[in-house]
Amino acid sequence: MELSKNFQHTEAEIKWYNHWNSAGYFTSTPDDRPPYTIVMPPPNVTGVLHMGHALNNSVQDILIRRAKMMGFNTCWVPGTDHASIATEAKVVNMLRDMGIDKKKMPRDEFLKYAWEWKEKYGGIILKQLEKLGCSLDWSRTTFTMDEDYYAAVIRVFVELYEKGLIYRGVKMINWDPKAKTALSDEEVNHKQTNSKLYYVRYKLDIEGDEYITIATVRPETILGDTAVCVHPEDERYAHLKGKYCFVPLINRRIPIIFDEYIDKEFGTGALKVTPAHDINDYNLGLKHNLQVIDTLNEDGTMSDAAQLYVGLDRFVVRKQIAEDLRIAGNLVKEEEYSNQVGFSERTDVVIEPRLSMQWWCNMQDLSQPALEAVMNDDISFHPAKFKNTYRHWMANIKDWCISRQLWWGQRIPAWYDADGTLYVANNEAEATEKYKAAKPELAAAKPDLRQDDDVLDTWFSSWLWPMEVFGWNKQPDNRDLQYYYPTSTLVTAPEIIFFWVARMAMAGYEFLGQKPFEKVYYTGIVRDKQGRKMSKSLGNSPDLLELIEKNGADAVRFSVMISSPAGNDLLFDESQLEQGSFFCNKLWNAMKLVKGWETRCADDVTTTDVNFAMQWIDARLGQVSAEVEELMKEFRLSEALKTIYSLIWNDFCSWYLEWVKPGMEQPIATAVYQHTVTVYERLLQLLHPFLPFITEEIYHLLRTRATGDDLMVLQMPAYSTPDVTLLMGGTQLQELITAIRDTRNKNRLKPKDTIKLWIQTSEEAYYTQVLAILSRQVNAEQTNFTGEAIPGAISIVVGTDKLYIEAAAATIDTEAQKAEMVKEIAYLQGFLISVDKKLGNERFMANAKPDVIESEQKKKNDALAKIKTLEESLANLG
RNA sequence: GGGAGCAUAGCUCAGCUGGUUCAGAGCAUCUGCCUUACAAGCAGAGGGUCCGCGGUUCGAACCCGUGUGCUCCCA
Repeated sequence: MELSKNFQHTEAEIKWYNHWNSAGYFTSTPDDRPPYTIVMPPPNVTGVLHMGHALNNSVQDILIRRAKMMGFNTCWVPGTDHASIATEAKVVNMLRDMGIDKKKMPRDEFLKYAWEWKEKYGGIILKQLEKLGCSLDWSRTTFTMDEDYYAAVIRVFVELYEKGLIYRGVKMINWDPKAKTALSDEEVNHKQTNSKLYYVRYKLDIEGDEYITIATVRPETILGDTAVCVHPEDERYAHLKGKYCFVPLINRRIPIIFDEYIDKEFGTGALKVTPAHDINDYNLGLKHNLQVIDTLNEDGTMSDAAQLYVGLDRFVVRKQIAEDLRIAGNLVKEEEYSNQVGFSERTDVVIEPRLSMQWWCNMQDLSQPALEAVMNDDISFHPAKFKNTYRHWMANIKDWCISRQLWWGQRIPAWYDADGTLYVANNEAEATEKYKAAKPELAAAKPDLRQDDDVLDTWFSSWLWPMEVFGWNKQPDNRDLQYYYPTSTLVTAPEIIFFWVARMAMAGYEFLGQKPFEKVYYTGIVRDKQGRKMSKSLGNSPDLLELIEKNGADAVRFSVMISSPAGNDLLFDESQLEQGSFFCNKLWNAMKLVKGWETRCADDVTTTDVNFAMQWIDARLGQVSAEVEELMKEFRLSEALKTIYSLIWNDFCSWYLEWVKPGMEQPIATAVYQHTVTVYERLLQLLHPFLPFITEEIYHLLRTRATGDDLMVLQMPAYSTPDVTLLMGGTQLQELITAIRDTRNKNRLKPKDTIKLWIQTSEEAYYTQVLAILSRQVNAEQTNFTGEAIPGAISIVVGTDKLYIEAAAATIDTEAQKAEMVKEIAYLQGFLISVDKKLGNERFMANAKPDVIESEQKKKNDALAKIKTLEESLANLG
């Protein structure tokens, strides 16, 4: 077969993905094997694949593929989140582009458009995950607004309402004036913003022309002021007890109140109080029984209650009122000021705190078992540092604002009758029943019930994800749920620890009495080379599909995995992508080399020369596979990949293949060829979870495979404990080769120049084993043992053995050799002193562990022997 | 204001339980090689005040304190 010069990733990716899929490797049904389950964090239907997804899903795919090889029945569930606010915004925009105004449209019609939009664009992101190689069980694909899922969300609402955990109430909420909806605290991002601090004086209602000056960054809220507050111990204002002042421009008479909440140092020490538009002011208002004047409309313009600027946008008014205050003589000064301002996570507009009637979920009781589970590691966090973050939030948890003034989402299952009485039920029929039961006198008449217009927060549906993807609502004891739940590992970003992780834990315990997952792996944030978070708005996120097309999915997976330990940010750099491509190339070339031997196999060639190499690589394979197992257990994926990378590139390609490589046009022993192919297969298997495509491709090129013999489902063998002597022998051989090559380089020998090698050692048996390999690797035409120094030869010391190199082409610099030996002896003597110091220290001998003492003793002996050898060699040089 | 974390080679970072198999990897740099798998490669080499200071310890990159600089999360 003709092999291409390089790995053709595009074709291979399509071929193998389809093959795995049609072979049924992605789908899972319960059986006798232990399950290994991951539910994918459902991306927003509005999303497109970006680097964050690449990292997150690569991690999940690696865990799934490895678990499959380890004998687990793996199930990885895909799906999407309806993302109420984000999707609604997209649909509104789409309609606007079509010249349609959402406001002029009935709810049903809007939802029809929204579903159309979802059908058209909602699956794109999942399709894109195929390109990355994700081994997802597509038959289980779930959407958070699927009929069953929708019903589950409604059921949960009703249950919590009946338990008294969900209630309706007027509170200060975060208002998004663009999306015109309430947001939860978690949906608000605080950003440092440059503002202006305005100092405004309010005329006092006393004799004379006296004022009190306040400082504010939001002068437009002055129109809603209902008090001015100062600290009770502030002497500057002590004389104002019981006095009043006037709000500028509108001359509302408001009291001056005293409260310890005030920071005397800030501004002038006097605070204007606007209970309708600031959470702290609101609390002050409650305490001091202040009037609440809401001066804003839902779109962020001034309301009638403001009296002035009615209908103008809040930011326009901010400028205008400053000017008007100046003209009126109330503006004392302005200064530059930097403060934290809340922005909507979805629309990125400035949030207005606003009093509003919303639905709330009491989190106090729900949070308890979820908090305990994480603190006692029943649910373990990786890395564990996020336990603190989690505890901090859970211990201070507030009620969750779950209603949104949107249409796209699960509509709140609450109905109001003509009197405004509330009926919470799973559907209208049930609500009607409740209504009739409550008001039997009206039962005969046609009930006039109106459903609440609001929908639920998206996260109020996604917190059910791990249970509802397995059909909890329809049949809580169904086989899938019994088998796959609790899921094994959740892989997600620390950003959504509160939004999602914590709430899933709460839902799991509340509705199933069980945790939703055993372990949580937090990925880092993907940043660009300058350390900035990759984001659409910055435009610094590379197009993932383009990267895959250009470099191959394997190279992309390699690049995101090689430098991202759990919880650490990933600085994405093109050079890692290169490293990934180069690695694929290396794998491909190694395959070409090995395949090239296939036709040169002969049964009558001795394996004696290379037995050592074969035994050694077996030992290394066993050793590394145990290391990888440990690393994977601890979720140290990047370490595991590095370890495998190094095993393949260094041990296998640079050492092993060179050691067993037959001479030009020479035959190779069939046994050696077979062994090499087998070792290569095992290496591919270790690597497969990380780089699935190229490994599967090479696996199939190495041998002709029966149907079903695919790397993806090849079960991991049990490796025996590696032979330590062999491993050390291999290291020693590498040291010998490197030392001789170094000497060759230093003596300006060309690769083609041959040498004669003499070895002076007490371990001839070892050398005999590796002699053939050693000779070939250093291009020695002749290798012999010797009992004494070879005059005129280059002399080097490796370990405690002396090597003599004779080369016609060499220009021997005895002085340089001597200088090097002197340097080495000096170093060893220094080292010896430090070891001796330890061994001579009574407290060390008394306190250190026996094996530490033993190893120090050995170091001492080794150093002594080496010094002796070096000194002898030095003497021989004269 | 509260919390979490980081500082190690020119760059990006590993280094888990304190001990010379511990000061390491990749990239970058230098030297030599078109060697019949791979120049996207091979063979070598150089490069460090493990942020400063103090402490604990027989022993500290690692533990404790402190200073400096930076990042993130929450309010």
